[in-house]
Parts: sequence; structure tokens; C-alpha cells
Amino acid sequence: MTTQLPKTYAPGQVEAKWYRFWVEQGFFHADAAHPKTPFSIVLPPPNVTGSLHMGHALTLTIQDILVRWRRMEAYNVLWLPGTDHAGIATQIVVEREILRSENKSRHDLGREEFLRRVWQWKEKHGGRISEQSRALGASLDWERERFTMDPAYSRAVREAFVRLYEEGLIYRARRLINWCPRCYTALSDLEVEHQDEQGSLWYIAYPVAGDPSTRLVVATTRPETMLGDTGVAVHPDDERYRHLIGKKVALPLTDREIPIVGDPILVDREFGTGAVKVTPGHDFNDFEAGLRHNLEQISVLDLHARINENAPAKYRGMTTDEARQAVVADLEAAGLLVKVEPHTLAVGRCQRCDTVVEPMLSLQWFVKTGPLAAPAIEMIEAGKTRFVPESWTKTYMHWMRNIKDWCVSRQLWWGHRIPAWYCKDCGHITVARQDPSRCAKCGAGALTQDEDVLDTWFSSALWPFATLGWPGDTRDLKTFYPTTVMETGYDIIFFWVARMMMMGLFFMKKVPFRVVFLHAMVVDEKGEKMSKVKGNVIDPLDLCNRYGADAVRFTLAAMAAQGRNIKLAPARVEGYRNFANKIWNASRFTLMNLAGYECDRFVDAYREGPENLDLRLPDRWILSRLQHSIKAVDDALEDYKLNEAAQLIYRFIWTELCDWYVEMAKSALYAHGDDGESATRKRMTQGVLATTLETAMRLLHPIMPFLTEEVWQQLPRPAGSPASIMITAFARADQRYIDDDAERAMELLQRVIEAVRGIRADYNVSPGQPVDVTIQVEDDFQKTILSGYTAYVVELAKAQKVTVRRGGAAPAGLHASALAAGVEVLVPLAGVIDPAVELPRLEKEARKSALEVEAVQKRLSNPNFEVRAPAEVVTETRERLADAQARMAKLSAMIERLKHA
RNA sequence: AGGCGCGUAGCUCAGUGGGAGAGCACUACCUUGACACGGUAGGGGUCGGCGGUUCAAUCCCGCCCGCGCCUACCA
Repeated sequence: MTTQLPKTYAPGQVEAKWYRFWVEQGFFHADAAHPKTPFSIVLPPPNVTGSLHMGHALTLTIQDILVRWRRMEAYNVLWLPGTDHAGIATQIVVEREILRSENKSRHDLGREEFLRRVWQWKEKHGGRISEQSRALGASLDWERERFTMDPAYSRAVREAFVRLYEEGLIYRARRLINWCPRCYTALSDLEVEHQDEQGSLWYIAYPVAGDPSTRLVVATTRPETMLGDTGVAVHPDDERYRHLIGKKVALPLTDREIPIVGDPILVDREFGTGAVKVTPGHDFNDFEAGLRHNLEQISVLDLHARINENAPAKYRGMTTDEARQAVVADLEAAGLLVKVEPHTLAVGRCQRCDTVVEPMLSLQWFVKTGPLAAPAIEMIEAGKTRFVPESWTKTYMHWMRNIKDWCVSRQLWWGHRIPAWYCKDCGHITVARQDPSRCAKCGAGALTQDEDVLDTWFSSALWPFATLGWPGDTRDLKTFYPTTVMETGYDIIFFWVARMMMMGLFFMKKVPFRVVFLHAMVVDEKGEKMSKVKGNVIDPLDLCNRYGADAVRFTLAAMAAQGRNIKLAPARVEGYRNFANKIWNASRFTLMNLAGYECDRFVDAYREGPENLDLRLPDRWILSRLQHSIKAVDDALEDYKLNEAAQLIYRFIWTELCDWYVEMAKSALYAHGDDGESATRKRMTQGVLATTLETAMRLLHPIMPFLTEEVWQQLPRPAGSPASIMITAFARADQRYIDDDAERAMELLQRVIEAVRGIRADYNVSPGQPVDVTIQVEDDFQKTILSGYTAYVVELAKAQKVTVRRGGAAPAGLHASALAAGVEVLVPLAGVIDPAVELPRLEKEARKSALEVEAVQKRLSNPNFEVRAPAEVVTETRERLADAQARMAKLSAMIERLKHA
């Protein structure tokens, strides 16, 4: 039997083929009525405007690994996909497009037409990211794909708003909010990004009213806002200013007089002059201080962040920058500018467009968060939901405990319109599930709906249950809520995770998920955030094309250690591409050597247990190693340590299976003899090789779904196997195949083989030239193993005659020698033994042993050691000393022999 | 200001209260009948610094230095 498999694995066609197959077979689809234990994850919905970036690739990979693994473990798995309408982001994209193609603004089109265009855009491009997700092999239940503006989802959003309003948890108020003059909308605190920028601190003198010779000097970073000052605050205990409290100052550049107040909260006596101008209309602290002292709130900026009519005429229409220059110049001219100092300050910028955000007085809708946060705190404390890594609990708690009310109205068009209607006659606000035709209070018909839409995150907060049919009482909801795991990036822990907790608990009375698994951010090789501006973006689809989706997935899994940012290096992906190729070739080798193999027969016997098989050392060893690997991989996955799982599989397949077992299997597989003995050996080897590979494929499938499916489909399978590896049972460790004796024996054999190879390398013995090997052993175990398996030394170390001796004098003549796991390995190399080669190697070994003897002796010489240390540690340490001493003795004997030969 | 995290081989990173690891890179040899996207052998580290706890610290604790992130109302 021959195989036509190419020498190099080509992922391209393989991936497309199997993905199509999986979808066609319906393997991704969850059945809510199925009795198996549910395991559910809702995919964090990417923006409809999005295209796949590394962050998506990471989240998809991690979730798909969990999902495929649990599916193979026979859970009833739901992984639900969808996209988010992403209010501001989408509106910006479409606005820009319309501006470019038609040179029109959204206002030129009007609300209705603009929304029609956005929908049009969504229909055309909105499916892109879902499409791209398929390339990574994501086993999402596409039949359940959701969009946050689907009619059903929109009903859920409206229901949520109305219920919160009815419970008094949503209210409308005139407050200071963050305003983006570019996006022309209110923002929540979270949508403002603060960055330190270099600015100045201006010291301005305010003359005391009625006493112009006395001047109160204030310090400010925003001199232009002085036009809206309505007070000056000093610390009530400050001897310098206490006498001024209650008096007034004449506000320069205006004709207003404003009070001097004492405020211990706002004022830090150490900062600046200890006197602060108070501008309740343009600063959050000042707003609070203003409330404490009943100061007037004056807004001197319009919504485009230009000076408005509340300021002196000469400044009207200026931008904040222009106004700043003008105000500073005028103050200086008036002799009121005392000094200017350089000063760094945190400037708030719009998350979406980077424009400087202005605190602005405005009438907006708010969610009262206190009552919602309380249970969201309690449930974490009670362990109903836990964070992985656990350290995020603290971050979450801190934010939740200091939460402020959430401004949820946005002055945008794209989004869920706020279901509130205002009565022209009586001013009553009607908030309703169905569009009302008349005022709920006075019955008048003249109603106008609120123009604003809701923050996108308001609708996202409902994702874990709105996607499952809420507010309906659906089967999906019953089966899959609470979801099992919420896997997402730590950057949206407040934006999203915290809000889902609040909303899930409020509406469902149960936590939305049992585990919050937070992954790190993917950054470039240098550790910098990927951005189009920097040009350091790595496109996951490009990587998939070059190296295969499996290699990309494996890289992400292997690097996704909990806690640290992931510096993605393409060289790493290439390394795992090589790993895929290694597996491919191990599979080729296996398939090339299965002639005459009867799968059912072997697998039946294998299931019965090892006593039904005629296994030799390498077989027993690899099967034992396999069981350990399975257990370790399973444990790692249970603990969400995907990198550990990946590493374990990598080592098992490459180092143990390929480097050792496959090499040792060759003699049995290539044997031509048709006697019973060699035929049995061949069958056993075929069986162990095929079974180990098949099991390893199942172990690896969650991480590398495509390659494992391709290989698995080609491997012989017992009758009645499922149609796909993805619906087989995940590998389970079988205790019966754990074989400590075999592992110890192999260890010895491996060290001896390596010792011979080392000698060959040192003397540059060409591979074609066999060498004789003498192995000097010390006990029966060593003797039995090494004389029983000399054939492997012959094959793997290219030896010719292998002699195993116990005791007696060293063989005559010059030998190259090495110490391996307690046995002495001697290779006579007539005429070429060079002490200059030999001595350094042996001396180096001897030095290492000497250092160890010293270290261990030191430990043992401490009288407290034996008393305090656990008994097994003491025993172990004594053994180590004996080993090291024996090693040293042997090495010095070898060195002496060499010197005197 | 507070919180969190990081500092281990040239690079990127695992890891553990008791004998320092991987991948890549590097050196030497090898077209051996799965694989050169390969094989074999090898070089390379005071585990950031100082102190403490312990029989024993790279690991636990404290301080310091350096780096990063998050939260925060110092004008």
C-alpha cells in the first residue's frame, strides 16, 4: 500500500473543504432540547463595520478551542455568533463614505434617508467579519447568528429600557456630561480616553470687588473657561484667604462679580496659589462645588465647542484655542496675568475620533447604576461568577464599588431610538413598549419622540440573554442561560462585562455567565499596540494564507499565557507551520507503513487492555507517555491554560512520538521476515503507531481542527467511527497503559543512545561509519534493559557491535567515553582518540558533578535540614549526593585512564 | 495619587519552595528509505537590585530600580 500524500502539508484546500463539510453536516448547530449538560458561550459581537484583526483571531481561537474540546467531551455546546451595530463607529464610517461619494452630510440626507443608507451599507458589508471568522475554523452556530438591531433584539432593548424606567432606574436630567463636539454627541465616562499632555498653568489675578488693590490669584490650565466662572474657592482653613470668604471678586474681562467661597473638598492648599476659579459649566469638580455653594452654572461654549452668547461679544464664535489666546492676551494687557508655568495635564479625548471632549451642561438620559451594581458585586463575592485570571476580580470590584450613573443617550441617528415621547401640551414624558398615539397623562395627541438613540453598550449589555430570545420565555434561554463562559479582552471589562452582570442580574435574576475568561491584548513584536497609523498591523487572514489557519491558531494558543500581552512574531507562526508539517509527515510515514494492518482487530484488543497485546518497550513507553500527556492536556484545559495544553501536545508529538517512537518503530515496520515473531512485531507497531497518532489528533483537534481532521480521515478507523473527528470523544487517559518501568527503561536507553551520538559528533564520525560500543553497567536492571534492547543502540546510534558488561576491568585500548544515566559508554576509535577532545568534555562533566556534590553536601551538613525537611526530601537529597559522588568517581577514573593510556 | 502586571539564554516567552526550560536565532556535522517547514550534537543564564521569612528562595514577604497598563476631580 502506498500513499499519494504530498511531502509538504498544503493547508489551503484542506481548510475550505472541511469547513464546508462541518457546516453541511450541521456539527456546529446546538439543539436546545438535547439532554446533555449544556456548555454555552456567546461570542462577543464584533462591530459590523469591523474586519478581522488579531484581537478577533485570538478571541475566536480561544473560544473555539474551549468549544471544540467541550463538544468532544459530550457537552451540549452552543457557541452563538453575531455582530454589534456599533453606533458611533458605524455612523462615522457611513458618513465618511457619503461625504466622499456624494459630498453630502447626513443632515443633507435627513434622518430617514441616512438610516436607509446605513442599512444598505450593513447589508452589503456587514457580513464581512462573520465571513472572515470562518477562515479560522470557528465552529459557530451560524443558524443562531444575531445582530443587535434585529427586530427581535430591538424589542428586547426597548423592553429593557421601559422596565428600567418603570423601576426608576432610568431618568432624564440636566447634568454635566462629556460632549464630543466632532461626533456631536454625549459620551459616557468610559468613552473618554485620558492622556497626559504638555500644557501650561496660568496664574491670573482676580481683583477683590470694592478693593481693587487686593487681588486673589488663581491658577488654571484652561484660562478661556474663566469667562464662565461663577465663583472662586479657597480652603476655609487657609490663613491667607480666610478673611476673603463671603466677599466677591470682579471677574476680569466681564462685568460680573462672583463670590469667594470656602471649600475644603475642591481646594488643595498646596497646589498653585491655593485659590481656584470655579466654573460649574465646564468642569466636573467645579460642577460639584457649584452645587455645594449654589453657584450659577454658565455655559460659555456651544455644542461645537465655540464661545457662545454667554460670553462677552468679542470672544463669540472663537474656538477654545482661539479664545484661550485672546483671553490670555487681554489679561496680560490688563496686567492681570501673573505668570505662566509649564504643566502636564490629563486631556480627555473622544475614543472614536480623538477630538478633545468638553464637559458640557446637557439634558440627557441616565441609568441609575447603584441598585444595579449591588447584586453585581454580591454575586462575585458569592462566587457565582469567577474571573480567570482571578486577579481581575479586584479591578472589577473597584470599578463597581465606585460606579457612577451612566449617561446612555447619544445624539446620533444610528442605534436604538429612545422610546420616550414628549407631550406638547402638558410636557409629560411617555415611555412605552408600543409607540403611543397620545399622552399617557393628558391624553393629547401632540407627541414627539425623543430624537436620541441609546449607547451601543446599552444593547450589548443584554447580549447573553437577548440573543437567546428574551423577553420571550424560550427553550434556548432555559437551556443555555446562564452561559458557561464569557471570553473576552480585559479592555472591555467595564464597558461590557460589568454591564452584562448588572443587566443579566436585573432582568434574569441570574448571573449571565459562570466564568469570565479574560485574554490579553495582541501587540506587535516590539510590544506596541497595532494600529493602522503605525503601520504595524498584522492581518490574521494574511497569516492564515501564508502558514495555514491551524498554525495561526496554535501560535495564539501557545502565546496566550494568562496575564501578559501577546507579542506576535511571524517567526513563531512559521515555527508552528513547521509543526503542522511535522505532523503531516509523521502521518505520511504511518500511512506508508500500514500494509496488512487490521484496525478493528487491534483496537478491540487495545480496548481490552495491555495484557491482550504483545507490546515491546517502545510501545509500552509511548502509550504510557500518551496517557500522561492526555491527562496533563485535559487538566490544562480545565484550568484555562491553553498555552500549557499547546506546549504539552507539541512536545509529545514532536519529541516523543516523532523523535523517538517513530525512529524505533522503523526496524519493526521495515522488517521483511515473515516468521511469526516479526509479523507480530509489525502488527503491534502498526497498531500502536496508528492508535497513538489517532489519539494525538483528537487531543490536538481543538487547537488545530483542519489538519487533524485531514489526517484523521485518512487514518484507519474501527467500524462505526463517527463521520468527523470533531464529533469523536476527546482523548481520555487510560490508567492501564501507564507504565513506570517502561519509562525508566526508556530513559536509560535514550541516555545511552545520546551518549554514543555525542561521542560520534565529537569525533566527527561520519554517519555511514558504524562504531563498536561497550556499555559498562552496574546493576541487573541496567543489564537487562541494555542487553535486551541493543538493537535500538545499533539503529539509533549507528552502532555495530554492542557489548554490555557488568563489572570487571575496563576494556583494553583507547576509548572515547561518556557517562550516561549511571552507565559508562565506551567507544573504541582506533587511532583517532585524542585526549584534547576527550579531556575537556569529561572534565566539564566532572566539574558539573563536583559542583553538585558541593551543593548537596552543604545542604546535608546543615543540622536543621534533617530535622525540618520532609523525610522524602532528605532521602532524595542523600541519593542525589551518592549519585553525584559516584558520577565523580567514575569520571575521574575515566580521566585518569585517558591521561595514562 | 491609587491599583494591577512585568523584569528568567542574543530575541520572544514558559515555569516551580528542594537538581534552571521551550521556540527562534547561533555553532558543527548530516541530501539516513515521513519530513531540509528536516535530523544529530552543542554553546549560551549572578532567574532586575538589596534585605527578610525558611532547614532550603528564581519562586513567599518588604523595600528599591526600570518598564507597561488601568482607574482617579489635583485647578
